[in-house]
Amino acid sequence: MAKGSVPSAVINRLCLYHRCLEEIRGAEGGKDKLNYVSSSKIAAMTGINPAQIRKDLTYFGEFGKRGKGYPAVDLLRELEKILGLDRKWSVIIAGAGNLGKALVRYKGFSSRGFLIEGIFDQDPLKIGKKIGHIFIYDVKEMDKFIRAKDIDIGVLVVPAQSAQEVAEKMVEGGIKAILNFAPARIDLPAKIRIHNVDLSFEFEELTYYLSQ
Amino acid sequence: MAKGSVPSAVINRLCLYHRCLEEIRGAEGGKDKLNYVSSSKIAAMTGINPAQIRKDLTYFGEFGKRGKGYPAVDLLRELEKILGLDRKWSVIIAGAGNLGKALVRYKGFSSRGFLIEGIFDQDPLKIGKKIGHIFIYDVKEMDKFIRAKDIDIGVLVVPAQSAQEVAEKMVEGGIKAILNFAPARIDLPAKIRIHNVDLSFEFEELTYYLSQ
DNA sequence: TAGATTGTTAATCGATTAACAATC
DNA sequence: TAGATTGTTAATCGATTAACAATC
Repeated sequence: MAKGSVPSAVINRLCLYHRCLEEIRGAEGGKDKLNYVSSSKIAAMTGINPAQIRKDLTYFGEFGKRGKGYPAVDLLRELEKILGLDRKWSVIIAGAGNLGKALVRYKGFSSRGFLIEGIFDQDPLKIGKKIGHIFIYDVKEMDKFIRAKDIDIGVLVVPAQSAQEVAEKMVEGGIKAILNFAPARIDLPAKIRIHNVDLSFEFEELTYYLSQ
Repeated sequence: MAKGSVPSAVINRLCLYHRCLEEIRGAEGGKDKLNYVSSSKIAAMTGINPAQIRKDLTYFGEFGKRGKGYPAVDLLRELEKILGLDRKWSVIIAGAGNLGKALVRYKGFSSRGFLIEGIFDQDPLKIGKKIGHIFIYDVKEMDKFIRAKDIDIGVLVVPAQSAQEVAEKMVEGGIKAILNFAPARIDLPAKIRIHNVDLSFEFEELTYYLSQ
């Protein structure tokens, strides 16, 4: 879809533009479907340089009209296509701790196309119970489950010590991408996409700036 | 402390080095206190270029010995000083939802110097209750509380619509930094440090790569 | 001394932004 | 046409990395 390789900062900003356009659509009540939005309008809303915005978009196509701007609704749809938000994704969560629980109930999921198909834990006291309407299964079943249900994304919310092991089990099942909340670096075959979300880093960066 | 301004990517990597050194200390059982660690050893563990590591460290001082490397324990302590991990920080959490609950119970806090002093919500059913051993207070009391207890860091886990308003209340109380989990951009005076952690962006970036 | 590794410079690489021709 | 705004080039800026003298 994109010409050449796209810096990951671009993808991050695309998410921002997407949210910004949703906001615009919300504000306008979806009435006037042919409204145009300019790069400088998006710039004002996001704080990103307008030239940057235009450049980011041209990685993926020419969506604008010179002299007018970008057709807002069309651009929103294009961004959804680019970001893979125009389809459903199946997700499992490994780790039925507090953070796992919070993620199951996280609104951002259901509103996008993320379907949580199951939760996995090794604690016999948790297995068989439910969080919301999602069952908790034995982590031993995880690879079979992933294969059978063709799960796309695995979310790792297990303790640091078991992160590598559980991640490998996900890969055995044929998972395509992993979002890792465990404070541990994970080594997996390069074809598996891993994103690390490290909450303690967020706090440590903050205290760095407070200490200055 | 640092000479000139330090790119935020450097601070992020410093967190990584810090964790790496903790791991080394853990592995060695704290015995041989004068062990040296070289930039290439840290590089092998973190995947960061050794020249990068040396450069990052020289923003803050000369911690190494030519021909030997860096004294591991000393460097660990220096990093803790730089990152502000050698002292206590007081924290409040605004929003007693699922994510708020998970954060209160997050182990990464207590093990570092982060003290959660209170949780704030506007739901009368929640006010007065506890999560773990931390009380939930009325969000109306928040600014008074921040001032009285000299709170350093506010964690925002409220819905997007109320994020700006609650953040402003934190600033009124004299908060120094905010960690924002609400999917909303917040405008505050420049002296307040804000970090945004946007979980839906993490997922959207992942689905971008899966779509390719 | 010989080997190792730092701190630092200089070269490279990549990302951001200003400027402007194209064009609606 | 005149005004506006894109898509794109070229200039700038900043970050990464290779190389090496200093030195343990």
